[in-house]
Amino acid sequence: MINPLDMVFAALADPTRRAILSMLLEDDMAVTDVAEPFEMSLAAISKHLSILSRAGLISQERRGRVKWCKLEPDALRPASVWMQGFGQFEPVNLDAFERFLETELNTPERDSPETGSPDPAG
Amino acid sequence: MINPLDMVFAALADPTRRAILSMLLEDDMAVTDVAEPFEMSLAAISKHLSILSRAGLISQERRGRVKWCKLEPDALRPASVWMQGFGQFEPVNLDAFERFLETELNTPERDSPETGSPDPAG
DNA sequence: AGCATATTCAACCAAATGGTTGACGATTGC
DNA sequence: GCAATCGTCAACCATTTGGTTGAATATGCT
Repeated sequence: MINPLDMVFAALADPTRRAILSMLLEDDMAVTDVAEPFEMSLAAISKHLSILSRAGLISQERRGRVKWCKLEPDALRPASVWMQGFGQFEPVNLDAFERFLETELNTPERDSPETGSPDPAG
Repeated sequence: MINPLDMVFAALADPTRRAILSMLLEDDMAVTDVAEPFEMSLAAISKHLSILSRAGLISQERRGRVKWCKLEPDALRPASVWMQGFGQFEPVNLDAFERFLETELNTPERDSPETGSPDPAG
């Protein structure tokens, strides 16, 4: 899997990984804390995290014995752009416009993380 | 794979399938014609098409012995919306705004399919 | 030093993926 | 009727994926 678009979409195809990304939307987290809500081994989560990392969707910084995971939303952009190439076929897309305005109007405040977070596990 | 988001992202993770979607952006096509530019068997393409179909990204209508494949861009929307939930972390996203306006201003004409088609094979 | 915590590694496993080939069922045209 | 065309099915194969377990490697605490 050389193609970055391949890796991003493949990373997003797993509900566990999407849930992890949603969790990281709220704050940076240590690997153990990421793993806590899931009913699977820490090693499994570690693998998921390295897949997300190789896709560029998260970065990991080791501080002491703790490895912090940080969301890298910019990595989503090429995929998002690719998908938007198909938007021209949608009727008018007022929804998208509303969403867009909402996002743009909310960002200046920088203080309300509860707006627009995707559901964990999609 | 029950989750529709899983299926859409998994479908998009393969470059052959993304290329097929891009081809269908220009026009509806028969299965054989979809397969023509690829260096793989017709059966392989047939499998790819059924994956795209199960994900809802295309629809297939049999007319005579020919099966026509049609792009269903609306199926991309949930995935697109999910991804846009992460956009709030991007600086301001003027790019997205420009793209959005361009798309909205171009749609009324309905006659210029050369605007904004993603590259085949991404 | 010695033990607990945090994370990865290695080996293994079952199931899914992406491809092949050859046979098969429809449909069309001569 | 018969041959060609369109497309799928079935069986097979190699590789990847997503999970497990147990051992190994750092690092931190007392």
